[in-house]
Amino acid sequence: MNPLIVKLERRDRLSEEEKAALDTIVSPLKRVRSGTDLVREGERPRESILVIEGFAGRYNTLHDGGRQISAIHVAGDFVDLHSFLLHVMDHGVIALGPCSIATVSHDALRSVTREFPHLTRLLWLSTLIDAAIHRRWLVAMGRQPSAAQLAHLLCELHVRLGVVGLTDQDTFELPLSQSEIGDVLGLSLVHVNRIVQELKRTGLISWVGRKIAIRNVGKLRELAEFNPMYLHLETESR
Amino acid sequence: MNPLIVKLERRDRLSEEEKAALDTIVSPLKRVRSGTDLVREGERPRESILVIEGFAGRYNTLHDGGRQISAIHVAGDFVDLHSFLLHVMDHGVIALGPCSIATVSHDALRSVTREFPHLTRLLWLSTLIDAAIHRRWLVAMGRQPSAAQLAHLLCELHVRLGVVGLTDQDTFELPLSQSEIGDVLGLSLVHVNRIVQELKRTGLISWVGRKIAIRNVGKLRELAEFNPMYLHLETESR
DNA sequence: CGAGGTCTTGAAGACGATCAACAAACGTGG
DNA sequence: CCACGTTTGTTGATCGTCTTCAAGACCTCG
Repeated sequence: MNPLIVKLERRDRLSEEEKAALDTIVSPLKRVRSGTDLVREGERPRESILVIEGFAGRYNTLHDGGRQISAIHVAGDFVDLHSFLLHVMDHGVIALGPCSIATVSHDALRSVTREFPHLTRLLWLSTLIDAAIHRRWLVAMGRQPSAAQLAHLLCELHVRLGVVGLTDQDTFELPLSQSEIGDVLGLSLVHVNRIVQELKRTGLISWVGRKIAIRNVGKLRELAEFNPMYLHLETESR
Repeated sequence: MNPLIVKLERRDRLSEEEKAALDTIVSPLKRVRSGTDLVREGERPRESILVIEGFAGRYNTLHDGGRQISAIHVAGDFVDLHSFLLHVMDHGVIALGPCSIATVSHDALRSVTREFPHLTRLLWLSTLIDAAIHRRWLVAMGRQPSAAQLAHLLCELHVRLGVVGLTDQDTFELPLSQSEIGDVLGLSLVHVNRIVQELKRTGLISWVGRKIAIRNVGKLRELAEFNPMYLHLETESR
């Protein structure tokens, strides 16, 4: 089951023709190992990459070697749909753990914009949701304490993974190391470690290996000031 | 001269029909005073707002009263084009200084997506550039020292204002108070004040009233690690 | 079984926040 | 045009969060 379709149908009804169109333009699956660079900064891809399984991250590197991850993508997400119109990648994309991916050529996307206005709007929508997530991360980084910021990330992933059926109650898998979490939150790995311990100690979460369980959804969301509104999960005509 | 058209033509050629279409769907100008809420969080606008003159900011408020500004918009920018597809505003928009604005109804935008695929792609593009800016801000907030972060903001505004003809050499007007700059950068106003002084003292900028002059573009960009690539200024077929 | 990655802990220090007070600039109305 | 109140900018002092450095434990996988 194509998780892109699951994700889009959560936001609006798709016609059979639209689903068929999506299925025909998506390439066969490809497996990549953890750490693979899916796209590099400065490249001009001729196709966009869709995550079918696993996690991927967009990142930038600074002169001192520091890295900032600006997005985490899960099953059903395009990691670089924007390269269709932006052309030059202004960041890299890396597989955070082993992934299955598929691709869609930019030529095919251009055809979609000519022949399927409604489907075009839904693809546009998915990039708008990416941007909404960026903004929420900015709020968390700028004005929330680090524990709330981490709590927020977990709340967000919990919901986003739930949409594509990758949660089991309040449990989900997250293959990121604490160092990678640091690169997401803009924190040092030492500090991430201490915050994780704090969230565990206060009974909000448990986190063993790559398995995370949210033990107290209400309290975690309260700490994070999490309101899923920004994920725009309503099913409406768009 | 419609600054939206100036901005889009910087990225791709517009046909006469497309320019005419844009001109017909844009409402007459409206002046608003500084501090006006252009859109409120939670609203469902039936039209999107275009800045013609002045500055506007998107923002979110936290329980403790803290505010984070996640985007600054200048002439030619839509402040909430995304509400066309997202429907519910996940943030507010405020006039940062007096503004002239115009609006475009969502019905008109939907017609554009049916009748003008290329123009649709350019409107989509403009939201993708917003997202690229969000990501660059995330990198700055997460992994750059506050002086570099402020330097980067000034470099970015310098370029973006230049695109719509609002710079005079390396000089431009910025009507934001230091407190508002703090809400952009995620810093306290006291600290912003000290960083501004540092940039002035080291001869990188001058800043008197709302007039900013970049005194040493090279050094300021070096400090900021500014690379305008993420603004996607190339004129190409999209 | 070894090696590299990951997690954990402690100690010291830096960066930026907060608190507090005052100066300067601005706008508004008398 | 001046008086006044409000917003904005400036400075000092103290405090806390998060970083850096360092070292050891644990684990996982080839």
